[in-house]
Amino acid sequence: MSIFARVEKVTINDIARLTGLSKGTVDRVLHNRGEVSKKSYEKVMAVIREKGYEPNLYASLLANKKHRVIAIVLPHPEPGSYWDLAVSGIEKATEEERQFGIETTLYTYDEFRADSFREVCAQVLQSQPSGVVIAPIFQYETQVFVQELGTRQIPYVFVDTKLDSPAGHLAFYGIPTYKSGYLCADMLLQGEKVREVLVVRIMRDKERQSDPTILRRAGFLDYMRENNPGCTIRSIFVSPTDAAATDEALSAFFAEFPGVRHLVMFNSRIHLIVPYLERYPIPGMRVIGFDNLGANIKALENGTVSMLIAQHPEKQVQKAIHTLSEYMVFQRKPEVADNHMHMDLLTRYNVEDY
Amino acid sequence: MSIFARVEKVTINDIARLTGLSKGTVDRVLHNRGEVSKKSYEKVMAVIREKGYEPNLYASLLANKKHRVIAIVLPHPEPGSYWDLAVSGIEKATEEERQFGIETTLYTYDEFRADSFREVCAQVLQSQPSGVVIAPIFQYETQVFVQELGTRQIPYVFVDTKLDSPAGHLAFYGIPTYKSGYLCADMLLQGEKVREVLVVRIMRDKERQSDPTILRRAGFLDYMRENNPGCTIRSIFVSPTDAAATDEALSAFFAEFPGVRHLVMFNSRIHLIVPYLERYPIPGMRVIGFDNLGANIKALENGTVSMLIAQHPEKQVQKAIHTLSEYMVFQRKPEVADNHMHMDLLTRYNVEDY
DNA sequence: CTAATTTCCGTTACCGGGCACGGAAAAATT
DNA sequence: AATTTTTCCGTGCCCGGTAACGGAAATTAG
Repeated sequence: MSIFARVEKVTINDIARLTGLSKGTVDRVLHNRGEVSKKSYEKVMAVIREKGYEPNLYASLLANKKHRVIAIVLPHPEPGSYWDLAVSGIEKATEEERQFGIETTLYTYDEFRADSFREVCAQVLQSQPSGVVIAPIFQYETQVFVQELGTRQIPYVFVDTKLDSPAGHLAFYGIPTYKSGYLCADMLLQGEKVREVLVVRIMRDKERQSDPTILRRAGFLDYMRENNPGCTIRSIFVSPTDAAATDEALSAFFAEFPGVRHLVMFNSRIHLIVPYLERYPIPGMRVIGFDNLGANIKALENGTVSMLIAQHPEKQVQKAIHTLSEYMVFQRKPEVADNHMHMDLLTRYNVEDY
Repeated sequence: MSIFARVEKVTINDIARLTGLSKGTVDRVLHNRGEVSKKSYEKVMAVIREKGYEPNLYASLLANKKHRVIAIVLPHPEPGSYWDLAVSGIEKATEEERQFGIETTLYTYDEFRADSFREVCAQVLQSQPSGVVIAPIFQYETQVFVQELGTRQIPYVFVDTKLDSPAGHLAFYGIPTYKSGYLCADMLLQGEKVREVLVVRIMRDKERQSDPTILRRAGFLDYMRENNPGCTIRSIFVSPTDAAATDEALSAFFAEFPGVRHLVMFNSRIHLIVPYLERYPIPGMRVIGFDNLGANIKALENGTVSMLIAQHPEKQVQKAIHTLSEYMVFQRKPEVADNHMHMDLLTRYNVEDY
């Protein structure tokens, strides 16, 4: 049986009494507001050093009545999409942090247009937030943005991806993307030797693949090279919007390579190929995708998708907001800045409980 | 771009002004402290309904200065054991809730002795806690205990297991144990048809198997019956303390059934058989166990154990404490009482990040 | 040696709620 | 009708910190 004990607090009044000064003066010392003689200053500091002083947060916040705003910068959350998941995390965190006088404002940009991102960044700066959460898709533009945040002393946290360059970010929440590809390969093969694998990719990726997708693919390929070298990895490209074209591409592929029984996608869009697979079921097909989108989970429950590797953007954003809040309210920094969060393996038997 | 706006707060003084009463009376209404005429009561309630009132947390906590204690009742956390994991969750939650004037006291009992549990319960009652977290190993004794808590109006939360009988618990945090056995079977077979499986059990279980283990085994067996009916399931019993005897038992088993390549344990002690498997490695052996104990994780990283199904008791306890705190401080009940938490699938490729 | 500044510090009124105390008004008792 | 009891409500102080205000003491200027 062990006890986690309480510590008795020293108040500003105690200090005033002990120094023979008034609490007004003590407050001036504590906040470096000047108008204090050297002698008085030293007297106060001596007591603080000896007794230790921690301000009462409630009293402080009560007297202060500050409203701080956290700006959150994400790609547009299209309904049912990856970034849409993040929104629920924002809502939850907003709810939780409101008690500390913290509000959130969501700014979203087009993840395919850097100018859209720049514009939003300008808006954020103008709004003078007390803290910022950023999902940095555009490396260079983000670099510029956070530099400005740095000079303005505004703390910021990255989610999903982080900047390569050493940055002054308060924290980062994301998953180890490269490793997620590795993991994906391991889950796909299940220890077997496999001769052919199909990687389905998104049309747009041909032009501008997103960093996470590239990294993940690299992890996947490295695993293959190391553990299943004889395997042929075939790719096809499908459209994120044109379902008919997607079906056609899949149909053409399986006409040519009917023996393929292993399929993966490295983005969150595995649900795109589900209609085809449900129309033309292939016995023994193992399908692995990423992220807990509603459509993906449904396919998992149906058995069309075998496994999802989920990174839970909602939790990442929630943690990011919480970290900023803790920092702004309590001046507490996270123990470690760069937090690789857990990758959840979801199967039909453990999705239900998230 | 969407905004989560702030709502202007209605204070107790606003209500007093609007009703023409004093804040003392308003306060009496808010806390149901009586001594208020029906007319005044209705006036206040009407304004509250219309304007909505949320008490200012800081002011409340500042004025209150209450110290409430949450008692936590668990089996002894032997170092490196399952319950030891829970302790880290207690520490974290204690840290988090301290700001609300909440302290925790841990009471532990011998999970194999009901009298030990009873004794601890008596201690808890005597300490007059404001809330209780219980891991109920002994059904009957727990029943008696929570009944007393009920009459004393002390809220309580279950972790790990919950009582069968309909109880007045504030919440429950655990995993769906039956389903965890099902999941375990699915992960063990990986879609293959398997002819033989070894289930390693703990000696003590022979006499008094714990509920979770029984349920989990039932889930496992049901999956086997449904999906892999031809399979022979063999059991051996090992000692939790006598390593030599364990090795001997395993050695005898594999001498008799050298073809077995699938092994599971339904408790958290898969680490017990690791030394044997590392001394006499069996190629292609698939080993699945439960829970993220340090020793289990090490074996997972080494590759001796293929997969762990983790239920993260630390998170369960943390949530339990948080729920109690929210209830005691804000009078907020959880949306759903019975929370089945996620079962994490851990492999060597995703353990690192928990 | 006065008058005008500075420097420094105490006083005081919040912030929003909690709650003890005491007293006015209403109801019950004699 | 006078008194006691009960019901109901307002006042005022406290929690710990913040900060404006104004005034005494120390300095400087004239």
